[in-house]
Amino acid sequence: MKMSTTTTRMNKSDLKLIAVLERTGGFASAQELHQILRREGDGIGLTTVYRALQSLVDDKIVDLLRREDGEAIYRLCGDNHHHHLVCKSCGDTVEIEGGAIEKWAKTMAEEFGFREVGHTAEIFGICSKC
Amino acid sequence: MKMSTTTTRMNKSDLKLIAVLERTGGFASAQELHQILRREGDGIGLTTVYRALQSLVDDKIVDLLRREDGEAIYRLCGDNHHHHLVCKSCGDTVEIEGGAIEKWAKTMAEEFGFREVGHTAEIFGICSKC
DNA sequence: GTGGAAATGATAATCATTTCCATTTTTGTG
DNA sequence: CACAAAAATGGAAATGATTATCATTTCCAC
Repeated sequence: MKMSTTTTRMNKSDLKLIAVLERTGGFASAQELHQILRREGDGIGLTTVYRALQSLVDDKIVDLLRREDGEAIYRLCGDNHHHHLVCKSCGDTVEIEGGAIEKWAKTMAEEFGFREVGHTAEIFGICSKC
Repeated sequence: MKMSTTTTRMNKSDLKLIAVLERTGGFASAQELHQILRREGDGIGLTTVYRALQSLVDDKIVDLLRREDGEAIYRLCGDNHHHHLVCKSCGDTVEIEGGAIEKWAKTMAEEFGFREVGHTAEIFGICSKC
């Protein structure tokens, strides 16, 4: 009998990206992640970085959100669904619980007969330090 | 004595954009707004559309947010704040109230000492027709 | 009308992201 | 090991939104 081959596929590039994201901690754009890897001597291509990030997002291993200028930024996410409170000025981010949102989304969707419901919600403002 | 010349500057293009945004009601990207104006026979240039939108955003007459793909979308800001329930399949959109969200966003932001707070929240799923 | 400032819009430049495609690496199998 | 098929890779070109340039036009005060 074979070992399960249907667990999440994870190739070298995916692992590299995860490693960098773990190390850096916060959010980073694809370009930044690419530069970091290059600086460390890894010859990984930009294309591969984008590909890896996309597959990690698909597998819900990485969170994708947007800077104010629209650039995509990525971060490792825990397995618990959460939302973000983002500082418009310094980019600092706080993970917050969204119990109220979950309920709201569910209620609204049901009311209008929607199925397979998901939602996004972000709060942004200026943090106390800025 | 002169009339106040220091009130918000508002040129023809600005007014055109405001008019379209009023008429369409929801969100629209710069490109879409440009197309609408063109379709209506207005020869306005894309550059001018971007310029006008930017100045309206600066003057806090228009809100800027982002689609999921990062494209900038604009809407008149004011007290008609609402959220959307979007069908992933047919794109149909329902405007909904977000009372719970407003409260949630406010509470969370205060808890972490954020100022000048805004938020985005969208629900997506598959509508009853699809 | 005249001159200068503001507005306009076509075109080119920029920048993140995707697409293409040829090449390399990995993997499964005998 | 050898070999073929599949997956991964990365460079270059394409895309698409947004911004910068710059020559021309419109506005207005005098």
